[in-house]
Amino acid sequence: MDNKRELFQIMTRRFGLLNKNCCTIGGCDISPIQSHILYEVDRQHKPSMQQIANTLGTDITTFSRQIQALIKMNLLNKTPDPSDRRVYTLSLTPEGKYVATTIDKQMNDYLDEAFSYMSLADQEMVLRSIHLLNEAMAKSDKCCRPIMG
Amino acid sequence: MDNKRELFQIMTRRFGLLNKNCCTIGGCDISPIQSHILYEVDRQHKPSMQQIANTLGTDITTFSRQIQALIKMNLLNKTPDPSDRRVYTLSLTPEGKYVATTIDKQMNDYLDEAFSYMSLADQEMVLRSIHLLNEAMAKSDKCCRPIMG
DNA sequence: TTCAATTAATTGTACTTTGCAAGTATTAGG
DNA sequence: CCTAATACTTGCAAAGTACAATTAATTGAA
Repeated sequence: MDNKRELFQIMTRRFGLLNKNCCTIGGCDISPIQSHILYEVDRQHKPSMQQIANTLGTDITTFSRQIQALIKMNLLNKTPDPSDRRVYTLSLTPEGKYVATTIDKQMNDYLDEAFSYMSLADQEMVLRSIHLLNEAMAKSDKCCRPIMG
Repeated sequence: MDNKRELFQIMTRRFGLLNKNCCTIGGCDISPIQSHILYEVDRQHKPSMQQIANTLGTDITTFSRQIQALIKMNLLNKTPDPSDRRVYTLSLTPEGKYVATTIDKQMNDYLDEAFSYMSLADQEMVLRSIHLLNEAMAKSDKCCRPIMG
């Protein structure tokens, strides 16, 4: 129980695999990165491209091309911000919303299944723990930041 | 507290970023995947290539090339298995061991820093929780498996 | 007001990563 | 033996990545 890194390494590997294998909806294959993008666009209110790219820690040039791909797949809208014409705000198309919702549901189903192997009390504890962990990591400035020095 | 996926999405993103930014030792840059490989080779006893590739869920062809890169960087040894000449077993060179140990230390330092924002009781709880979670995911057959249907 | 500095986003280019298909070599099983 | 299965490698093409440079718009200080 002493080596934190071991615990986290294995946990994050499992979720990486989960992300990898959870993203074929209808005809289209969604890569993990694209899934993350859809997720964040759904969560944030009319985000700009920079905003999402920073959140996800991707280079803006790579991000720009990912956005182009998602627009071509008809999952995303890019609209010029009237108050600052350098900025484009992102939003989900109805199809994009559907895909995002479906992925969300799939992920939750998978997680529910995994959680079913724990007692209710443990389930509670685990969720509370991850919540605490996320808060702690948000406070940290050396570790786990969207943008690192 | 209801949406599991949200909690996990954010947590895993942070650790993804941590992995991304934690791997420059001495002269050489280690990619997250390579760091995972070194970690697993260190952990398992004289593993074969297939073994590690399966553990990490990477295609064996991609994996083969990653191994070549790590050998070129002098971090890994690939020795033929005398009992089955199709098989190669992997082991760390002294340099590889050093790199693996250093990454481990860095990761633990980062995690310790994040944990320092929690009470000792919470730290305990979080570690216990992740442990439970890993066990639950290992039991699951739909979710989070090294190899998925 | 004006113009240099900053910011948001895109494009050119080059490099890396990835995985399928195909191939080699070895072992296992009928 | 000889077919099937396994471990690993290489060819190739597609996708992802990021640095450098560019465009366009905004900010701010002289």
